[in-house]
Amino acid sequence: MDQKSKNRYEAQAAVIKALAHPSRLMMLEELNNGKKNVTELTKMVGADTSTVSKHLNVLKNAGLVFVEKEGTTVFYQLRMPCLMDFISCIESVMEANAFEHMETVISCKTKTK
Amino acid sequence: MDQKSKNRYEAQAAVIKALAHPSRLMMLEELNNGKKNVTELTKMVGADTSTVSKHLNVLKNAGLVFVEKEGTTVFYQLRMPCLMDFISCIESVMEANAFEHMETVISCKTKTK
DNA sequence: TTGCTATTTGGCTAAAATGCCAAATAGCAA
DNA sequence: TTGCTATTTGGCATTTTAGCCAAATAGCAA
Repeated sequence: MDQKSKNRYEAQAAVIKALAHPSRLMMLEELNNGKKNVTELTKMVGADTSTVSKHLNVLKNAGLVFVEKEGTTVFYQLRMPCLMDFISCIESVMEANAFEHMETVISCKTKTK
Repeated sequence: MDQKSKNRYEAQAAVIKALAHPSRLMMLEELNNGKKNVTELTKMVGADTSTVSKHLNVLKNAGLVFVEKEGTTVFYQLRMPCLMDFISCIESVMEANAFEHMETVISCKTKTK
């Protein structure tokens, strides 16, 4: 594995890591419906404002959102056109998992009959 | 935000978290070319066998791979048909970031002329 | 059994991520 | 200025991750 490839995987992982948090996913999906300010996102997430602010900073650093200031309020906007495809992919994995789990349960029931 | 939605975001985040590591991404992309055993993956990643084994366990628990034992060797196989679409999405974000960074540099140069 | 290879598990340390509170900063209006 | 709202930053405690080594487990062959 050459260094160039390693760097690429690290860069990919860095972006994915920014996506790997329930609150951040929640906010991104919300931003898919249009820009929102920190106060609105804070209410939605239900955490401390400072916590939400830091989450948004993580998203910004990963390049997943961009920022627009209007006076004292800060609006965040989605900058990831493929978000819903991304989520769909994850959901498909989850569905497959659920299906397999179901299969396992059925198979156990059958065997113990 | 209702509990049901929160649970969904947590479940999504759990899967994404499993994807958010350079070595795990590396292994998944490798598995896209066919099944591999732990020794092969270990050589590729260049870490301790135990480390790789634990990474593979993370992937298995997330439902991203499945396992097939043959005697004493264990083969892992990809169980995520959308992997390459997923990666493409991340790459598109990275490209946008690179482009924006380039723009910024150019704009700085222009301003300081 | 003994030895060898393949893989996992336990344990431990170091690093990173989370989330809260308090405080700082910024814009705006009375 | 003072007060109020919006947001970020600093600091700290807790939890989670990561990665190594050593040891355990498993299959197989001499």
